[in-house]
Amino acid sequence: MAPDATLRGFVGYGMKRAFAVIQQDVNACLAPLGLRMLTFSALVVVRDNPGLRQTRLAEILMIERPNLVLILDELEGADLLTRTRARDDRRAFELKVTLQGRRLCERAVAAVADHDARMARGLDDTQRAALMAALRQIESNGRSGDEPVQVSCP
Amino acid sequence: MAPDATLRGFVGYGMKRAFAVIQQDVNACLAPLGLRMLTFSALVVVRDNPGLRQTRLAEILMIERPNLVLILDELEGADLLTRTRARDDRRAFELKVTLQGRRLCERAVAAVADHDARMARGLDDTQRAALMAALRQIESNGRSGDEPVQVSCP
DNA sequence: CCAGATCGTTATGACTTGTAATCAATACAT
DNA sequence: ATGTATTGATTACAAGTCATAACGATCTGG
Repeated sequence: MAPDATLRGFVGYGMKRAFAVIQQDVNACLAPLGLRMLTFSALVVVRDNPGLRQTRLAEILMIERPNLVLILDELEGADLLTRTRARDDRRAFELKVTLQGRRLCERAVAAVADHDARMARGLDDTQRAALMAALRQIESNGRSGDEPVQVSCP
Repeated sequence: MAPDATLRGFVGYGMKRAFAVIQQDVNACLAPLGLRMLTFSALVVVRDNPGLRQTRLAEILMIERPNLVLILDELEGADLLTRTRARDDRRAFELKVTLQGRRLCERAVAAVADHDARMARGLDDTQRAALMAALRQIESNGRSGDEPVQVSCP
């Protein structure tokens, strides 16, 4: 009997352990490029959505605005993206990746794709698709019950 | 097109988001019992393995020994478990849950089972089993490549 | 024009995590 | 047996992630 057999019965426990593995690997994979998981995510989203503003990017990545500031400082400091004042709203910044950022982003996406394939080794396409669908289902289950959880936890 | 379409192509991204949802919910669910995810995990494992020692518990939970100390301090302070010196090795502590701890553990396991079912809502038994199998596969993929990652991240 | 809301930022604190160093006790090799 | 190295638990510390409150600048609506 595994010492953590009870916990193994929960999806959340398996998720924590699997995610810990992924997080460690992806960061090890991105470090040589000077990126972290969060800066990578931000870089990719900005690349795919030029002109995006910070508040919207924070929403997309599900992080708080103050936390995004440091991430963007890091990316801007490495000349990977730019903050330019928006014409129509001089409070806001429009985010765009630089040429350098675009080149690094391509390499990073390739590296992460490699990492992701390694993490999913042993799963065929169907299983992988089922996994991703299940993850989205869980995410949406959480979002739906955003209000006071209030469920029976006697 | 979703603004994070590129990231959505990665298992790791879906995992991060799903796990964030789970973590928030499980902690909200355990808070009324005075537990957190980590103290809950430790409590359950000790209950299922009376006499366990700290180093071994840290291994099982995949956390560092120093981090376990605070978790156990919390549980011991709440009179949920005891640290008693081992007969055969007076450096080590043997961990056991108290009667109070056993009672709380039962309620906590029920609460977490409830939470887990809520998170997995929309997945049938087959899908849930497939999810857990996939998570274990990923975990073991990570463990196998523990040594220098050294894979092609050009 | 003014009150209120919004955008980015700063400051701050809680929490999780990892590493290095320490102390006591054990194990081992000679 | 004796000194050295190892191990168990702890402490101290640093880094990273995350949330909240508060601020100045700017926009919006009446």
